[in-house]
This record gives sequence, C-alpha cells and structure tokens, in this order.
Amino acid sequence: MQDKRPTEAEMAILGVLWAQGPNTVRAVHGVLEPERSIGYTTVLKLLQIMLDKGLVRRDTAQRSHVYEAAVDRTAIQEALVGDLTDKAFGGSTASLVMRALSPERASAEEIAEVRAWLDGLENGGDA
Amino acid sequence: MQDKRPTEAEMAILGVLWAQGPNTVRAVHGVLEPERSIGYTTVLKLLQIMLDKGLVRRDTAQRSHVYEAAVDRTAIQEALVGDLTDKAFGGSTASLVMRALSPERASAEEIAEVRAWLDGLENGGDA
DNA sequence: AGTTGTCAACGAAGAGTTTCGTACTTCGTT
DNA sequence: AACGAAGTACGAAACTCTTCGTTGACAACT
Repeated sequence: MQDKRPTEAEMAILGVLWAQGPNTVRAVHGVLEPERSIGYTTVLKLLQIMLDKGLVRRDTAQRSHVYEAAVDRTAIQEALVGDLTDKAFGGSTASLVMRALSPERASAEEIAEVRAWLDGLENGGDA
Repeated sequence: MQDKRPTEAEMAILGVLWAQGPNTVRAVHGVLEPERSIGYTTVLKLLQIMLDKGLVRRDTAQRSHVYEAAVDRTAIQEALVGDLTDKAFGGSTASLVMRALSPERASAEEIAEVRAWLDGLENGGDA
C-alpha cells in the first residue's frame, strides 16, 4: 500500500505523469533529464519503487512498459499542504496562506486570482 | 553556513525555540518529549547538528548551554512554502492557496481571516 | 573523599532516498 | 544466425536523517 507523501524525486516523476498522462520510462526520462540531468536507469528504478509503493500503475503489455499515476493529484497536494501547515505553521492554514501570498512571493495576478476564487466560493457555496 | 530548509525534527525544535525563546536542552526536551517521545540525547544531538548548520546559536557560559533560534521564522516559512509550490504545484502559488483553502481543509473562520487580510492588503497598498 | 545526578560530546547503527553500473532479455536488421 | 539497440531487473554504493548508548566531565551532597 501507499502511505501517502511521495519524496521529492517521486514528485518530479508524478508531475510528468499528471501533466502528460501515461508514459514510458524513456518519455519520462526525456522530460526530466534536461532540467535535472538524471540517468535513465535512475528513472526506471524510481518508477519500480513507486510501483511497489502503489504510487503508479503500469501496463506491461508492450516491451516498453507504460506507467501512469495511481494516486490523485489533489489528494497528494492536500496531504503535503496539510503536512507543511502542521510542521511550520502550527496548524494554521490561514498563516500559511498569508505567508504564501505575501506580496514578495506572489504576483498581483496570483493574488487577484485567489481573490476571484474566494468570491466564487462565497456565491457558489461549493458542494 | 546554513542552506536553509530545516528537516522535520529540526522544525519541531525550532518551533519550541521560536515560541519560548532561548532554552536549555532539558527544557526543549521537556516540551517535545510528551508529544513525540524522544530521548534527551537525541534532542541534544539535533541541537548540536543545528548549531553546525547555523540554525541555532548557543550560550555556553553556564554548564547547561542555552540555545536560541538563529534563523528568522518568516524566512524559513517562505522558503518552505516556495519549495512546496515548486515541487507540487508547478510553481503556482495561487494553486497552492486554493488547495489549502478548499473548504474540506480550512474552516470558515480561516477563510474569513484570509479574506479580511486580503482586503487590508488592497487598502494598505504595501511597499 | 566518595557517591550520585546532570550534562555535553561522540560514535555508530538503522532506515529511507537517490543514484547508477552491470547483467540479462527481446527485438529488428543484416 | 549474429549483432546491436532498446528495455527491464537487480544490487549496491553514497547520502541524509533520526535515534540513542556510552563515556567522561562537572557538581552537589553526605
């Protein structure tokens, strides 16, 4: 099973799979190598470990196995944000958000985006 | 020097030092032990490592050394949030914030708090 | 002076992460 | 059939993080 909370390298791979959908090892490596200079077998090994942990699934029908993310992006993001909230912000989500949105870190556009989203929340009411 | 980004155990200790000010090893251990059941020498060792990394300072005038945080809480929080933004949200602060504030994670009070803070930002204008 | 308690220092073990090299397999080309 | 390219599997090394046991110093008390 998977205990949530992918490591840093695992997140990089999940990022590719979430963005591009199912991919072969070679394709994932192709995306990661330029920005991270990582070996092909390293990516392969990581994917095998992630398979073990249940973070990815794979289709071995072809010689080149095709991997796809087996965890929900939103769920992982929530777990990671929750973690950081507890570890560094005493459990206060509001503190974390204010720190994230401090004008040194966030652009005016991003702040406006959040603002608009909050307005939508109020009206829509959510599910 | 320090390369920013304390580990999990280090953050727990920094949390104590930030909240309570300078403290002896025994005092830090006293706070942490109940919630984390950690040995005294473990805390000591951690503090020594953190001293090496420049995360804390210490006063050795007395037999019981007194440690204090040597890094700014806000700066660390920003570094950690920035990290998570890059690793899990494709660099989009707005995405992170929306995930953090999703009504499943954040209370209505926290959302209201952020909203009020955003209103203040708009008027105050900031630097 | 001897005993007991408190403390810092050190070393080392165990777990988890990341990284590849090497070996073996499979397929297509010659 | 032999060769080379492309793949997977495996094992192990190097790191980091966390944890604690042990040792030796110092102090306080009797």
